[in-house]
Amino acid sequence: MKPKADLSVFSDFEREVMLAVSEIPRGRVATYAERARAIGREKAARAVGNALAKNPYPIVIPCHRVVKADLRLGGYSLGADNKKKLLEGEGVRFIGDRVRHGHVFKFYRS
DNA sequence: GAATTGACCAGCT
DNA sequence: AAGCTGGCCAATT
Repeated sequence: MKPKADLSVFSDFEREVMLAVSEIPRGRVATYAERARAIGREKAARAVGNALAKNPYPIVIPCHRVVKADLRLGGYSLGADNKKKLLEGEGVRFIGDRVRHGHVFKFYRS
């Protein structure tokens, strides 16, 4: 079975980030800070963003589903406009430049 | 090994 | 409400 993505190029931290991000279901979004908590790195929100900035598989690993704590978009390697379209394409709605709260995902690993 | 860099954040004003 | 500030953290230089 061929893996969906070759994770060997990542550091341990980066790999954790990619995996945590892969858990966000279609049509929902999580924040950088919340994903940081999800991997046990409460204060590493910024580092999470940096890791995602290097994501070589922007669709396979759905980093477009990660937004800022205030629910504004945040960055995207392929352009913030594109990020918004991808999200709208999966049903995520916006109120002004913010994602509707109903779409925020929370998940804590046991 | 220090300094720099960034897709961040909370708390202030 | 919008902008600053200082803090944080991992990768890179």
